[in-house]
Amino acid sequence: MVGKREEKRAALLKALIDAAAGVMKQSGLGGVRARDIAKDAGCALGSLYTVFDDIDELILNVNARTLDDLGAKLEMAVKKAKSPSTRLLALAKTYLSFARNNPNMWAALFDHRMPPDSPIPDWYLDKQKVLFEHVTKPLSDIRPDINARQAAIQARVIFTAVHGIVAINVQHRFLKLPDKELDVELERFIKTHINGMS
Amino acid sequence: MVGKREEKRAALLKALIDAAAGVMKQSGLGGVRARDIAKDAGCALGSLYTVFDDIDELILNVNARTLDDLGAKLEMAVKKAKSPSTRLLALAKTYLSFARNNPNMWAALFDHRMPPDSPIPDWYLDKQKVLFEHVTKPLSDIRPDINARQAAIQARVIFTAVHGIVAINVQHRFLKLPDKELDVELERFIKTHINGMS
DNA sequence: TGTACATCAGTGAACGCGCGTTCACTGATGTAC
DNA sequence: TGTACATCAGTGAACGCGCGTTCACTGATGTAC
Repeated sequence: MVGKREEKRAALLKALIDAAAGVMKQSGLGGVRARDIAKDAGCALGSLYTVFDDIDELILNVNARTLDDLGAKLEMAVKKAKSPSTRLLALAKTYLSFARNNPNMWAALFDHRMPPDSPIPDWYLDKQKVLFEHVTKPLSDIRPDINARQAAIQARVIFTAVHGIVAINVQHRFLKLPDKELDVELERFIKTHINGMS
Repeated sequence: MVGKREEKRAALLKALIDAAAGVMKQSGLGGVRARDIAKDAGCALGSLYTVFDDIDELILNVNARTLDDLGAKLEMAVKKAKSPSTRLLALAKTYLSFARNNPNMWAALFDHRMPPDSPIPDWYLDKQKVLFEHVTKPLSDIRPDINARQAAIQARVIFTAVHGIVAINVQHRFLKLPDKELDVELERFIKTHINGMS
């Protein structure tokens, strides 16, 4: 009967992350409250603090799961596309649709701040970095003349540009384009940019 | 002696906005607290509520002032630059340097949310719109073949892209490029994009 | 100009609420024999 | 396998704190005569 404690603890951990993810999906990062999550997870309020140091650690775990989900989608998009430039375009479109389909989860990735003096843990930072490699590779293929470092930098710039376009259209009401138009414009944007690189 | 009340009220309004702007500049949007502001403005806590309905209305007034400041900077940049494409570039650079020089004020423009059921007032939305005309005009000049509506849309897309690049580099620690490198990359980005349009 | 009264801006202590976190207690799991 | 004891996860009421907002009171400004 060894490990019953471990087993329960793992179940509780999962239940808490599931519950937090559910609340976040429904009500956004701001709707995540310790009491609600404990209730949804079917445990006492105090139990949350036997698993996590604080609520931010729980949120970080939910966000990590979101990063994984996004990463899986991006990977699929990259695999389907044949040429480097259609790959870049597919990545941008996938990013947009992920943000549209999961607006609250996606927004939480950027809205969440750690409390002062609590740095973001390395395991989380690593997950962020991995995502960029999806963008770096096709860019290197389009521009074989530039070195790996430059490709990484330009990948970041392009990604952050796409992020900006997506963010203002998904999160905010102002400056928002109709959905269909945004699709067209994002595609135009990427194509224009690729065109400008050659 | 008519208007002494009006005069005092105007002075109090200004003192409160000044105080709130000072706190925001120092500590960011999250550091803006009614008590501190009243203290800094040299009035009682309750006075704040004789001028503004709530703290959000005050923050909106601070943000409006920031929009004005940014608008003035953009206008200057446009005037100095000679060709449409250098104008676009100058706008992007000016936007970046404004964000760098006023990170907290600038972040507050995007971080602040109205409470549920309080729509953003029209006078504020108008201020936002005015800023875009700075971008729309040079874009129309570069692409005289597209109509005004298309120019406006593409101006938004380019602006939001630049915003994304700036935002992730100014606000967040992750994905941040060194300052000098960002200058170079932002310029490359704009030039690449302009190049791609023709 | 001066006086009496009315009005309304300004005051700040107190209210209220939300919410993260703690902690003395309990009961389930693990260990020793 | 069974019993006695030890440990530690789980509990949830209570704590603490921050902070926006209110409201009965006061005193300055405006008005009437």
